[in-house]
Amino acid sequence: MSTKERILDASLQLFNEQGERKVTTNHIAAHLAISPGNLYYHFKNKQAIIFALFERYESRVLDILQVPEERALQPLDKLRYLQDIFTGLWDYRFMHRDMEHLLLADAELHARYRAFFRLCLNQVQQIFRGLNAAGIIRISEDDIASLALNTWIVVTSWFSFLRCNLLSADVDAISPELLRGGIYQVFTLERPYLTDEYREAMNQLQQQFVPRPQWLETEESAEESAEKEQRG
Amino acid sequence: MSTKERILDASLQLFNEQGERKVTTNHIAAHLAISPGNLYYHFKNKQAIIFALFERYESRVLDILQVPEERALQPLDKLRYLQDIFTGLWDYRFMHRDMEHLLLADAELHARYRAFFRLCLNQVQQIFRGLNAAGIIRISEDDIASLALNTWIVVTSWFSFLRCNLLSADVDAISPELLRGGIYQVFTLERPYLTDEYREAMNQLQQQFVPRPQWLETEESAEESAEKEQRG
DNA sequence: GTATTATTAGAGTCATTACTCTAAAAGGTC
DNA sequence: GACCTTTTAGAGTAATGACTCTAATAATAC
Repeated sequence: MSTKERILDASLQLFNEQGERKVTTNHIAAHLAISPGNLYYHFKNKQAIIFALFERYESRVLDILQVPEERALQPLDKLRYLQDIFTGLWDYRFMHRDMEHLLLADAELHARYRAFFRLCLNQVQQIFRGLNAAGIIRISEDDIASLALNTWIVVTSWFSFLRCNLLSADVDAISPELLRGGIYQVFTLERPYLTDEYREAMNQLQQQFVPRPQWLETEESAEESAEKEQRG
Repeated sequence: MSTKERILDASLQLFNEQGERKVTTNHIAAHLAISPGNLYYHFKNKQAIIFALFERYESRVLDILQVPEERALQPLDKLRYLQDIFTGLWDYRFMHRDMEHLLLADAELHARYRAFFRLCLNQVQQIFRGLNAAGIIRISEDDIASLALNTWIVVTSWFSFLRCNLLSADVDAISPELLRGGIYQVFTLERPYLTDEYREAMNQLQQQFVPRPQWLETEESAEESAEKEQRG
């Protein structure tokens, strides 16, 4: 693997684990046992590393959000979209964490992100139109716009929400397991629009993602439920 | 006004305008034409300033979220809740911007915030129960929990969303005017649960907040619509 | 082998920023 | 006015972190 790629991989890992703000270029170099000079030979600055990671993230997300043209959407498509998107979000979870600061520091990235957002919103709306056409939900065009935006906000804010509200202040407390609650929340957003025909089926899908709401636990209740799990 | 209060006010103003990350304690002192030493005489460190501002924010929000016990909720209560909360969010908009970092840097604040969040979530659920009891919405207990959480996420993420997706990278582009879109989005979250009896009335309320979706404009369309407004 | 280019090391720089320290001024009390 | 406490000034410190510079080494071409 080329040094350039190794730098990107290491940066992604460290950014995800500790947040972009806390990871210095010197840390990245030390982690790879290369010199700072070497790192700056491959990337002109820290922003360039972030930009390259964004490009990876962007293409991954846009791939996921494709709508099949040759066939109607099915309930399981919905599930796949959610799982893939949240997994992508997990793999690049540093991104939406410091997004505001990243964009403020890099006008080019900001423009790119805005375009990316508009594309995503369009695709999400297309998915809802697809679900509507397939008779899975029944929703007006106006509501589609609002619902797509609410979906975007909940999805992109999910990990921020967790990091702020989980019991432990430990960053490592965030795990892929916690994706489930996010998926559950997005299911809820659309639930009111389900048609009678599909309501049962979709609700059953959603049931797989009922979270143990760790953000509601107090210090004491957390200990209790941990004990219960040990006993059970 | 005491120096302590002046420091808090100036900090709030600068944090809101530029973000906590960019405002140094030296900036705050310079803004007030006092010495750094003076600032540190009143607050032991930067975190202490932030903590004090959080206490202001917290009591303001908890005041707003009270549910009247002596009477049933009315459609206009809903409106008031949203307007007051979003105004509070505006006045302390730096808070949810760098929340993750603030909490990571201050374990005491983190614990306090978690408790605050749980209180808020409870109050929001109480409000939904009130609207349910008043026959304005029809919703199950399970859905109340999910809806309250989605509402929390959309509300607290609204300004982050705007800052990331507005056309201009200029921070000052954010204005109280942009609250409207957030209020509209939250109305949408509950719309599916409205009873036949109140649907019309609530939809009319929501109509006051239809935003011009500036986050969808491209560079060109922004110019066009600006021209239109000038002509009109 | 030699010339050229691509890659790497690592010491060092420069700006930033949270915070400290000492001493002076202001305010209050008797 | 003397004494004490509170408040303020402002120079200074120590750590940090993004980035630079020079020279050495590896790779490639001919």
